[in-house]
Amino acid sequence: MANIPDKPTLDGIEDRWAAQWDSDGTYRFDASVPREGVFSIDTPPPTVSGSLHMGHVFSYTHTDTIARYQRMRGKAVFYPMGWDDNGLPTERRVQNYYGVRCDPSQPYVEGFEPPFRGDPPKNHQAVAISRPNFLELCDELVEIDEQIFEMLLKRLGLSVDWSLKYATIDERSRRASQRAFLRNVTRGEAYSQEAPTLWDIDFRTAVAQAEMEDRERPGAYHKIPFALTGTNPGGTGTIEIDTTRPELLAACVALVAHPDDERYQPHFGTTVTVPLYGQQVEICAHELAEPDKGTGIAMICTFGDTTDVTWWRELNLPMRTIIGRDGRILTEPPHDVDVDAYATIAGLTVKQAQKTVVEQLVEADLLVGEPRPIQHPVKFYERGDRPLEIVTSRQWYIRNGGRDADLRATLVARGGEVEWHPAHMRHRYENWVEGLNGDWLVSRQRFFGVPIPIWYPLDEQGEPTYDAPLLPDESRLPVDPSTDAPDGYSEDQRGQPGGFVADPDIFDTWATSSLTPQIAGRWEEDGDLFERVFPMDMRPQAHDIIRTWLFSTMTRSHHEFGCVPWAHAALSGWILDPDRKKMSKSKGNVVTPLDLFETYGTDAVRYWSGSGRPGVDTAFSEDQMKVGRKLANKLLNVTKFVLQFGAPSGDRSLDDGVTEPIDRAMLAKLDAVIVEATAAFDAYDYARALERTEAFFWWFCDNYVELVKGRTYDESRPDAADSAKRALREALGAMQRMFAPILPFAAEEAWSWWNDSSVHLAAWPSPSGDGAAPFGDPSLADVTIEVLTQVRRAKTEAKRSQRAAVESLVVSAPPALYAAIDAGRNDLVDAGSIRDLQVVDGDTLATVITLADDD
RNA sequence: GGGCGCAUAGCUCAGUUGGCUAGAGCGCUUCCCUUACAAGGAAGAUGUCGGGGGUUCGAGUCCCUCUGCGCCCACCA
Repeated sequence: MANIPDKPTLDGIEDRWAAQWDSDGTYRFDASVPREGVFSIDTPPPTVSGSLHMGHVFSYTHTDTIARYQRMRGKAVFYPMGWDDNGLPTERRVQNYYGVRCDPSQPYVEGFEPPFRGDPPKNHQAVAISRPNFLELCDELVEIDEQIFEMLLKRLGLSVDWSLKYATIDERSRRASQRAFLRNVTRGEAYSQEAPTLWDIDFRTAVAQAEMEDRERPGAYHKIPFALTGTNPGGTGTIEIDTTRPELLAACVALVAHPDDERYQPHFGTTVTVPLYGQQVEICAHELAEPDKGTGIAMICTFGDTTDVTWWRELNLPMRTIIGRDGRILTEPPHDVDVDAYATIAGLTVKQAQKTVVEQLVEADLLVGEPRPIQHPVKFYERGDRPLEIVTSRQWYIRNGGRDADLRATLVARGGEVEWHPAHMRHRYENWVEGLNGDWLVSRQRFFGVPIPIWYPLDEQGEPTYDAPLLPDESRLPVDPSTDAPDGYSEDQRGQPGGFVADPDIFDTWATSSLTPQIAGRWEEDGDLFERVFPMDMRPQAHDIIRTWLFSTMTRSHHEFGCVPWAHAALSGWILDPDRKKMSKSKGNVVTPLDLFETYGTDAVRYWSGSGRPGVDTAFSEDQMKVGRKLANKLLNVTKFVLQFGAPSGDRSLDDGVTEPIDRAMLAKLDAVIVEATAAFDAYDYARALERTEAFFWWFCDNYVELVKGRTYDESRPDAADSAKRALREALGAMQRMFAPILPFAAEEAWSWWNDSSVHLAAWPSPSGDGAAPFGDPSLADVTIEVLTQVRRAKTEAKRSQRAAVESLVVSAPPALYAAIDAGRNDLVDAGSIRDLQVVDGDTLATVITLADDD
């Protein structure tokens, strides 16, 4: 127990208490507690790229308040931390930080030194380095970033058990990721397929539906006539189509119109000639064609957009591929396309090709009118800079209901087994699952990630047999198939006919982070632990990744365990700029969390976070942080004040020792607050708990403490003074504990002045009375305080000090209030410096106040 | 096009099963060094509860409708 400082201060308490909690192991998970005594949290592993931002502070604080509450309720809290360090963000950051790029054809260089450590100059040409060298740099940078993140999150006061740390690229995660996937493969929940896929031409990788977004981009309709062929019953002539992608004419495989469209019905089944390139394509009917769009008839290319894929598949059309994986027009023309015309665009980028084709159309008088500019949504990879193309490639998929109505319905129903906070977030989940149009693409053509643990046997011609993949035994995991050989083969058979070849790809980062409960809970590695924490109690996360992280975790858990991965999903909102726009990281001069911690104190920043209600977008507000600092400061000061009165004498119980009705009224009010705050926390509503606690706290400081402090000083009435001391300490202890989840540092500091162990391990307060036997009449104090307020008003209006004496106070009140006034009479006289107090009968509560003029 | 959310004081927001004169903080005005706190305290002003209609003894709260803002989703040539 420390001494009460003369001058309480918030300065420096973060470092002091963080170090103390670390060395005491305050937040260590007790793995011997049975499942029902555990509260387990599926912490979001932050992407370790760049710096901690306010969004992290906001949502991680929310989770931490729940963790701290549950711990105080006696639960063994399983609160791990992970780093999501594999995947594209890390690759991109490595490129930018070291000025390098990965080129798998480069040889490995022992002891490679990157050209830069830290931002290279803008004009620097990235140095091509081998994949192993690139991965070494990934590891190096990730290490640096993770240390910074850990420091910042400790400074934020998260009650994480840091011994439960993991990283999505570490060996355990790779093992879990590969094991889960292999089981998916074995059970038929994962499969590989050669198919058209959304493709980012800069990252040169396939991307999943969930990572795709629409962006409004300028484009232009080009109206182009297609010549009817001689066999056409409609005779010679042309059909005009509108397209925004004239560069894809060479990839055209058909035209399509709606089956009911009378304008085109006569032409269905006949052919037209594609301008410039000469291939003959059929005119088809399909109900996805919209008669009122463009000219009502569209050109189908392989592939311009996802509708083309649908048409291509459903109409059983041929394929004419012209766009390569680098986004350039392939050098080899597709079949039946005019070789000379094609040669003029071969090798060009899509943009260049469009320009060339339009010029050629104009020259050949094949463009009807001018191109008409429009704004239209174009599909982008969410991290990408150029529109997605569609290329055909072999990829791995995990079934997620996108092609199977039964599975889809099952996964939608799983959403109903989770309790959502706030409840309406469930709609987003259902909305997404019901809108899926394909399985989950998990393979990526990248470098830094978990390798797909698969090989393919090579036949006598050296061709891979994709439908008979070679799977490693689980005991070998993790494997890297690019350096490990499959069972029954030796390394010198790699790439040889009759030998094997490795799957060259890695998993998308979500394929691993969808297993965070399994990774953190050491699935299949520590069965005892896993039993105690899974399914987890809580999944905290932001609402924008319901379609990715939440849904993918649900899918994996459903496949592997046939259950939901957690009981509760707690969604936090966005941080908005003070002008209510979504806060953007790109704004250079955004304040950093560390600056705010130092300016206002961590508790103040947490207070702002804790005021943001679950799931609600919240404006960034330094004003709120100032209020939080005031609150934390007040907590220290009122603690000092209450404690300095000393402990009440004797060893009486609360019920026995709190004799004054005013004191019992205060404790009865406190009871109601405890009940409300407890219910709010049980419902994951930290903000409501904070608000109730805070409102009571200010009332307590401004009114109750002011009212009873005279009596507490009064040595002539020891029983009455003791009653106040007991009540003050009871309330103080309860409030310190109720603030502890939000203001862990200030609460611990204040608590430490009169307790030996941490407030964060103290029991959550419970009411002094209960419904059947309330501790007191909570309204009793209100009358006295109303009169006190009127006295204060009189002094303020007279521009006198609050200390000024009142010569006489006449209170008129209905007889029903006499008892209440009587109960507070002595306290009122003390607090108001009242020399003479009379109570007379009246219809309503009113006062006549005469100030003394002798001070 | 489908779905969800929001709209209360100048600002940020409470207002939980419908119930007395609609609340808090910030900001603003006035006053006060008072033995916890001047990084403090006391007091004050400020509202067509987005519009309209309905149910009810009674609606910020429930129902319908309109408007505005935001978000999510969708196969927009």
